[in-house]
Amino acid sequence: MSDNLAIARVLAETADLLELKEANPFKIRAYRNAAETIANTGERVAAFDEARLRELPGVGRDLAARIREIVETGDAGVHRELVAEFPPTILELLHLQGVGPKTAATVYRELGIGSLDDLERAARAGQLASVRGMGPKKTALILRAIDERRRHASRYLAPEVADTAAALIARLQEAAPGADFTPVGSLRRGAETCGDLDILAVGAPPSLMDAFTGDRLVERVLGRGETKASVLLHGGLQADLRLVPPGSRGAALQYFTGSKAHNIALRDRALARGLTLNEYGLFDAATSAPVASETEEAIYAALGLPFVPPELRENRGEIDAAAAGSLPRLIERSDLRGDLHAHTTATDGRDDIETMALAARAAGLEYLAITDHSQALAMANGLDERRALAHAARVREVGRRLDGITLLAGIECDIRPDGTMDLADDCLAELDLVIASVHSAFNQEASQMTDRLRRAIACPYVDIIGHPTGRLLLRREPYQLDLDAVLHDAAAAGVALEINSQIERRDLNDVQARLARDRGITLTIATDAHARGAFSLLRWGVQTARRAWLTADDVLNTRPIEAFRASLRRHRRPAAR
DNA sequence: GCCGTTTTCGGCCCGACTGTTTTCAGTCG
Repeated sequence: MSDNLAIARVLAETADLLELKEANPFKIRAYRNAAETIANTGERVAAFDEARLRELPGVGRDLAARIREIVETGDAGVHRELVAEFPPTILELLHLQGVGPKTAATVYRELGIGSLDDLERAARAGQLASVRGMGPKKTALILRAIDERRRHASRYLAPEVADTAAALIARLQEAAPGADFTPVGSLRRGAETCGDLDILAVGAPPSLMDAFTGDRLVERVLGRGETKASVLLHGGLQADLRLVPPGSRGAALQYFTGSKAHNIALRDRALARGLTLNEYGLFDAATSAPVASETEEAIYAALGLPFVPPELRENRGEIDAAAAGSLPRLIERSDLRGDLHAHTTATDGRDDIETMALAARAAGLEYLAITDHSQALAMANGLDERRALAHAARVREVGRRLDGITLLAGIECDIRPDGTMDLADDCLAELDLVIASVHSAFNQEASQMTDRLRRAIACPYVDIIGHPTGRLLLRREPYQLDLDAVLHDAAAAGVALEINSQIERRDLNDVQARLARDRGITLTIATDAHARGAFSLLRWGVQTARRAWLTADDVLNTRPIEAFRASLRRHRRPAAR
C-alpha cells in the first residue's frame, strides 16, 4: 500500500521539477495524473507488469516503464536527473502560498534562492525587488506566507472543518437571510482531511463579502473580489467564499465540489458532446446557448449521466460507472442498525454500560456491542479473562433489563506482538463478538506485522479486525503491512474488517475499504465510542464507506440483529481447531 | 506524455483575483 504512495511521490515530484524547468505543461499534467491515479489505486501497483500498468488511466508506454523503473530501482532516471539540477529544498518554495513554478524558477536562477530560509533572508534584505514582476507587496506576501507555513499545519481533520463551516455559515446566513449556503469542496465529498474550506453562497448580495471578510474568525484577507473572496482564519485554515446567482446553483455546486480530477474528466465528456462546462452552466460550445445550470442532476443528465454522489467524485471510475448505469446505491447512516465497538468505565470509557446502551438507543441503534480492552492495555485497565467474563455477565444482565436495544458482550482483544491473542481461547469463545486490534509494537517490520495480523485472523474466535492499519490522521503513519496478504486471509476466513469512525482514524480508509469489498470481505462501521456522545461519529465512518463505494449489503451492522449474529465469523465456520 | 463516437496527429479545462504589467503574467482552485 505504502509503496503506491512512494511511487506517486516520485512521479509528483518529477512533475514539480519539470514545472520549474518550464517543460511541456501537458507532460507535467501527465506525470501528475499518473501520480494521482497510483495514489488512489487500491492494489499494489508494484506487483503490476507493464501491460497491467498501462490499463491504468493516464499511464501509457513511457510512464509504465518509469513506474517499473521506480519499483525495481527505487527511483526513476528522469527524476534523479531533475533532482540533481536543483537544491533538494527547492520544492519547499513551490508549495508556498503565492509562489508558483515561475517565481521559484526565477528567484533560483537570478538569486540562487533554493530554500525557504534563503527566500526569507532575501526578502528581508529587500533583494527580491530586483526580480522582474516582484514588488514590495509581493515581498511582504512571501514573508507572510513563510511565517504562516511555520506556524500552521497544512491540513485539518474534516469534521473539525465542518464545525468551523457550520459556525461561519450561521453568521453569513444572518447577513444574507435569503441566500442559500453549502460547504463544498473536499468537505462535501466526505474527505478525511481538508486543506481549506470552500463555501458556496447562492443568491446573496455582494455585501455578503463584508460579513465574510469581517467575520470574527478571520485573521487576514487573502483576496477579495465581486464574486470570490479568500481569507485566512485564526488557526491557519484558509476559507474561500463564492457567490453565484440562483440560476447557476447546480453548475456552481458541481464545479466547486470537485474534485478537480472529476471535473476535468466531466469537461472532457462535455467537449466530446459539443458542450462546454464551467461554474455558470453547461453551454453549447458553438452557439453558447445554455443547456443546463440550475441543478446538478440536470447537468449530469445533459451529459448522459445519472447524478453522481459527491463522495464518488474522485475520478476513480465513477463517470464510466454512471454512464453504464452501474453506480452503487451508497450506504446511508440510516441503514446502520447497530454499533459494534464501544468502551465503558470497565476500561478507558467514560460512561457505564447502561448509559452507553441508552445513548446508543437514543441514537437510533437497535444493538450495541460493548467491547472493552483486554489486559495488555494496562494503562486502560484492560480486562483479564476473569474480569472479561464478569463484565460480559453484567453487559448481558443490563441488556436483559433494557427495552429497545440489544447488547452484545464483546471484547476488543489486543493482538500481541507475536500474533497471539491477549486472552485465552476459552474466554473468547464465551463472548458474543471479538474485535482483534493492534495497540503496541507499531514499528515492527512489514513481514512481522503481516504475520502478526494473519495469526490473529487464524484464531477462530476473531470476528473483526479493529482499525486495521493503525494510522492516526495527521499524526501517525499506518504501520508497515502487506495489506494484500491480510485481505487474502481475511476473505478466506470470513473475518470482517472495521471502518473505525473516530475522526482521526477513519481506518480502513476509502481506498482500502473498497479493495477489501472487492476481495469479498465484509466491512463493519463502528464508533470505537469512549463516551455516550460518541455515537454521532458513525456519520464519519459512513462517509468513508460511501467514498469506498459501499452499499448497505457490504456492511455487517446494517443487518437486523439475528441476521447479524448469524453472519459473524464464529457462527459461520466451525470454531474447532 | 496521453489518447481517439472528429483524430495514430494534434489536440489536451476554465475562470477569478492580484500585483505589476502600460496590456498581462502568475497563481490558485
